[in-house]
Amino acid sequence: MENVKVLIVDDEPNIRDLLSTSLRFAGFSVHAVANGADAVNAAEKGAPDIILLDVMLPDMNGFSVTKKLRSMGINAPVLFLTARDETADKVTGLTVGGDDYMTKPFSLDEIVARINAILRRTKQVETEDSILEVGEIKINQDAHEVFANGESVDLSPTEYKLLRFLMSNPNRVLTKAQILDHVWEYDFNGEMGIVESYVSYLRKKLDPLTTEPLIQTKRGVGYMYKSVKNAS
Amino acid sequence: MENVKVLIVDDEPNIRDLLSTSLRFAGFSVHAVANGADAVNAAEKGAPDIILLDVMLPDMNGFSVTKKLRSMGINAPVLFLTARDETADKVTGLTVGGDDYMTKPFSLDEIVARINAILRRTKQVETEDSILEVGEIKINQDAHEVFANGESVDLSPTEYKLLRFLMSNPNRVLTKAQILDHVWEYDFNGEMGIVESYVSYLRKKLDPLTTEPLIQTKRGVGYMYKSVKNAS
DNA sequence: GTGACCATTCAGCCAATTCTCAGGAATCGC
DNA sequence: GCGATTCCTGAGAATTGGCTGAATGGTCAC
Repeated sequence: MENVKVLIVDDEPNIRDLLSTSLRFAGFSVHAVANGADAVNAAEKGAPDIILLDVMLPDMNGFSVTKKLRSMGINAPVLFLTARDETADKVTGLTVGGDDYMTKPFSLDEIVARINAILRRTKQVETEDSILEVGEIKINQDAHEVFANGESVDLSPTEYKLLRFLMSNPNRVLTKAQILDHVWEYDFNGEMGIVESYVSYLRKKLDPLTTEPLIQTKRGVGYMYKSVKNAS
Repeated sequence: MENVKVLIVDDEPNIRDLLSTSLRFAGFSVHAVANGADAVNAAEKGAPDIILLDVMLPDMNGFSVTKKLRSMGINAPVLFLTARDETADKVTGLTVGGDDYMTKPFSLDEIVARINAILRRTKQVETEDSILEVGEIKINQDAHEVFANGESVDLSPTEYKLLRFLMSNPNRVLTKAQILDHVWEYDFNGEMGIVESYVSYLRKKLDPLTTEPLIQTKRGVGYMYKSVKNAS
């Protein structure tokens, strides 16, 4: 997944910065613009592999932008960003082709996962596998299924996202703040105690099925998903 | 079904884009034009395997276009696109040989199914099988018949399309938005609750005939058609 | 026109999930 | 050892998501 180019289109500077830094850190090559006209220009010159497109833009809406892009022969898949309450009647037509959509507010881990899922489906570039296996745990990201030593484990959406984040950073201590920032929606306003709660939920479900505890507590620092092999 | 060439002829840019991206994603090689004259040119040069032809075009109607094509020795089957209210006789005269017609608005899953059916009938290229069998359910797409462990099941048109879409994406979670976009007509403007209703209908008809529930609910994500084998 | 489907919406119900909190357990520095 | 800090976990309240039966209106065949 080397050198995947992402074009971000959003008029809110906060979101733009958040996405830019986060995706750049995730290894993507990022270019960000604030409106539809710039998006069309940037897409023409930059040949992005995927486009993150806010549906509500100051100059034109997301659909006009995609229409324009398609008519120019630019077929990069689009991940639409929409506000939670506009989904009702605006959803139609959004997931055509390899496209997908996410509601704001989203979580950073989730958006990286979605981008990888789309790239995987459209196969335009080399990307990560749908199966994420570290140590005794295996996640099938297409099916949203989790297995511990072959046994199927039932996780709630948040439990699933937390485990995926931990597993994609094995043998590295993650602070509760980092976890909160990546797994929870960016406008989450609660306490970090919730991370403790969810780690506890995960342990209760996973530890009975594994030979040793998987999530280690680094007191005063954070949590770490331990796996013997595969440090990469 | 490698490298099947589809020529799309429609003067509405929306429809053209929708079909282009959708069919391209479905694995077809697509070329789209806006009027009859261009269609004749493109067909001559591109040698398409099938032509999607809007009956009402600005310069000439679909009938003239096909006549012209046939006189030039181009015998690719035609799938006519007509508005719902155009009379049936007008259309029936058009469909000779392997041709067929669909009324607008259509659903994306349906049009892919029709294209495959036509290619299957005309046998000009390698294409998908008429029988779709996943797990305990078997669908005969030519006859629109559904069997659960050999027992015949009676489904309404929408139930049938929903099941076919789920079965053609086994072991992958599909969001309600994706289902809506593929199974329902492209101008559908209702709520996603209708997907829940139809999943409920399907389960009521299918579950009594199978050893285990086939359509799994992934709470907060979507639905998944489960089949034991093929975990990859 | 009438009756049989069929598509669609809706509301009430139930269950899963999220989140907070507080008491108790573990760990650390001294 | 012992107090202070950090973490764990069970309980509970509020919310959300999903299921289903019933109601509505449309279409089609006869």
